[in-house]
Amino acid sequence: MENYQGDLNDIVRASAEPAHFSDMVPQLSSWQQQFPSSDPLSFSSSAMEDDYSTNTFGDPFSAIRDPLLLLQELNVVGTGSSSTYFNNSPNSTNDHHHMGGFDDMTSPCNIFSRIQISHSSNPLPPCDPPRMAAASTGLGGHKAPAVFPSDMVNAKSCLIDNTAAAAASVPVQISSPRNLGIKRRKSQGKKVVCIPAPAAANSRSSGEVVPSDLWAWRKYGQKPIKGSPYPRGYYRCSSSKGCSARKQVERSRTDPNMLVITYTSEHNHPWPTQRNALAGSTRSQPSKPNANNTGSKMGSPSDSEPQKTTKETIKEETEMDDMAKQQLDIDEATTVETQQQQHDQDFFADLDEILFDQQKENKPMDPFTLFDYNNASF
DNA sequence: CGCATTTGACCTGCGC
DNA sequence: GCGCAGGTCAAATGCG
Repeated sequence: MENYQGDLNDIVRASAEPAHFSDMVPQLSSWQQQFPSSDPLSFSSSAMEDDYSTNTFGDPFSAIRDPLLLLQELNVVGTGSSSTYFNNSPNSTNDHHHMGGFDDMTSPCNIFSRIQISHSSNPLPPCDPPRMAAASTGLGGHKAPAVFPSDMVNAKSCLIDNTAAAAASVPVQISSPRNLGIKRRKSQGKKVVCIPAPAAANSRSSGEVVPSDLWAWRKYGQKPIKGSPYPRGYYRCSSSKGCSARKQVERSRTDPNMLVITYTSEHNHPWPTQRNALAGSTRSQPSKPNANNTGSKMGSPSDSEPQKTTKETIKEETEMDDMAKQQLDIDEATTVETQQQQHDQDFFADLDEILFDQQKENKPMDPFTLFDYNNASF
């Protein structure tokens, strides 16, 4: 619990100051003009000059701020119940129209709207509703909701920016650093991205969920994290040998449906340009779901059921006649899960493909289109 | 055979 | 300086 407090302290530092989002609105409304370059790397550096120009780690999401956050900051989205955030009704009192096409973004199923990005020296997950609520209050000159609907805060991203907080001198820090109870490495530039965990897409045998992005990542470690039931996976970029880019992937402690990805160091090479490089940043999971899911040891979630050979599987099946019915039940459940996996897998594959095609055709990136999860065709 | 993953050991930063 | 916990390394293992 002390770690939780520490996280709270880390996360609840601030939100963007007024000067930031007043700048952001025109940037968003003219998004297309902001990305005239065909160089994907410039995508991350050109758009959000205020906070995101210096340390984008080459992440395709790095320059994206959730429009919903801006809406919150502008106090144009509902402040009462969560329903107002997801209400696309024309009768809604919330003035969305001037944000041009953001109505789609209000859908809770829109993956883009749920991506949370934070620039922080504290690589901690900004996914905790109470933290968000606390962070969103007391912003100078902006009437913040007294209480954030937790599901909204969860589903709609909030960006926590320590730099912005420092610049704005917004006194939202709620506890002393000495109370953190959390150890930190030497301060280094890190960027935290919070995304909804694809059901089990790209998951491996461990059940670990690894959303694909355009980079090729190679896992080099996994550690149990104190205070969290979920381990943290450590990945380094395998697209290029000398690349020092790393990322950490873990589930949010407070919302297991959210994945917290912490990017460290920058890629020293452009996006992978070959289709091969884009295909599968991680080893694909076995196509045949294995229902034998026992024997997980916490901490080293080699929750991984060891992948069995066909021979072993057959042997087990013959020995486990009495478990046939149970197996059937498991298979049934697995089928449902597999369908969801396939859906999510298709989505990320689709996303990769779109990004790849746009890059190839030198077309400007349109993240609003890219991440319209609702309208994505699979 | 090459590459990715797993996992225990080791290293290192940080608080006390 | 010590201990804890996060981060990294590297050998073992598995898969295509």
